Amino acid sequence: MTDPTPARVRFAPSPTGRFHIGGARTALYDFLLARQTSGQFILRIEDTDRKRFVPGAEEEIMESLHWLGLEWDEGPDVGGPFGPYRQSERTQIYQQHAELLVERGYAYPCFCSPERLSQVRKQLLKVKQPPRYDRLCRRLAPEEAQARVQAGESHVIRFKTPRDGSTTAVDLLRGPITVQNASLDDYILLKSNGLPVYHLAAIVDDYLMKITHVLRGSEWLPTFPLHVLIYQAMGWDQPIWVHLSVFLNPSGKGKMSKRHAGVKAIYVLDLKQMGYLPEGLLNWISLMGWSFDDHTEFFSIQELIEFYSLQKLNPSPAAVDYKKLDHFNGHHIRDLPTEDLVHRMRPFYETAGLVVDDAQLSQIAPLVQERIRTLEEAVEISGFFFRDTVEPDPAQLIGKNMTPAESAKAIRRAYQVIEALPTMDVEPLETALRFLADEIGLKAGQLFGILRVAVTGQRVSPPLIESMAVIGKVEVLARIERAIALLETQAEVE
RNA sequence: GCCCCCAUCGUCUAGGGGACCAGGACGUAGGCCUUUCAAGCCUAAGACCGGGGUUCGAAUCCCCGUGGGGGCACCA
Repeated sequence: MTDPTPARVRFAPSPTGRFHIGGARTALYDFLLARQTSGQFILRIEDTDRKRFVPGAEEEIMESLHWLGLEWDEGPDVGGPFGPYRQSERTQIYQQHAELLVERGYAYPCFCSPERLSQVRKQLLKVKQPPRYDRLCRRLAPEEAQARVQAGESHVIRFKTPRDGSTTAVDLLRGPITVQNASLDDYILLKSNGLPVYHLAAIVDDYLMKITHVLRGSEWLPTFPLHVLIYQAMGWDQPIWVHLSVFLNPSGKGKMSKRHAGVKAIYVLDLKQMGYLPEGLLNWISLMGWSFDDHTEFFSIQELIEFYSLQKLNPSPAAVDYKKLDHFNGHHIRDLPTEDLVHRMRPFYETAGLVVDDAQLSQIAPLVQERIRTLEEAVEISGFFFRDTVEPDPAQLIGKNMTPAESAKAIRRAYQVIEALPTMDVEPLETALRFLADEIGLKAGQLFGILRVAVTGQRVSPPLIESMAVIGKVEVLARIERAIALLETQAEVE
């Protein structure tokens, strides 16, 4: 819509931990741009750091993305014309490019030990200088350096950052960002183990994979100029750069973290388990840093694809608001066709140890649909349908402004009325019970209140009459009978 | 310490010089509806960080403060 040229965008997570909503938002924005322009959404795994590698992390990323419906066109598992898509399988490519930079005089081998490096940093910090490399090896004659490399001496490859002048990097949301080159370090490009660092790997891959738009977190802003310098050294055209703002804790203080999320989860798979819908989660996430207009808030995936626009991105940090997630999720639950809701609720009942079948669930779904915000809540509010017995709190069985004896008497009459009914059809049942209430001088609410607790075991429940119809006459009568007993026991105590 | 980014209701945001006594949403409060709870509908309270400019006119542009965030690893 905004850009007719097919975009090639990549989501490039590191398998270093669990997959959270920040990553999900970046992936969503990538996906939307690709779909909107009929381009490609690429999944690339940035696993160049062996030390931080977490087994299973890559699988969680993929599982989360699948669940969210953010399917990629190229990736480690599905392949593609620019593979491999796992950086650990592309080591040679990075080494070749690092060598190229050295040959051209844009990079140099550095033989300094990690110990010396931290020594230098400590020293600089002491005199209140930025902790950087002192560029000792940059002064080495190329021939000498080359010889030492040939001799097998351990070394890294560093970028030869210009000493003076400035570099301007252009971010789509922020415009040109200019920094003095003197404030930049001679960053390491290739580690001594031969593996690349992000700065090299990401740039090389983005170029080789013909990425048109780079969407990434704003934590890359400080090294953004370095990335531009590498592009310039390589003689490559830059992609469009978009730095997304970070998510803040609900308090608005500090970057979103597990510790501060409280009872709510920040991991996609946890949210799934809590009963959130992909639709609800995506809708919520999409609006954290992006907007469509001044009043439209509910979007389906299709609508997001249609309406998404990089121009409407907001560069300021956003605090996560779980209340809003509940709101969006509730809306999307209400939006679901009943059969779809049944299908999605089912696993939650099973997890709770309840035996359900789709026919029952189909009757219950409409009763709970407009009063739940998560699928998990469906179990809380309607578990009584599937339990053999309910355990009402005797105190709650007492009708409003009534005594236990009066309450018992009232539902004893209700028992008789229901028993005499040929069916449990909603309309005649409601008519009969309302008539009864009138006859014995009660408000419908009083009678219904007692019956509600008797039948559902809860003070709050789905609509009573409909619920009784689903439960069935035999079971309803059994539950009322038990409630009568409980009430009479109380009456005797008095 | 240095570098970079950001700044509208509690929160997410609309706003890109006059259409703004600043709009929407979540949340909050009250009401309607109602067999409970929701949902739905209505109403209310609630913000342009401060100071200088520029301009006939600034939430919108510039500068300085302040505040918040991010970064300164052979991590990404």
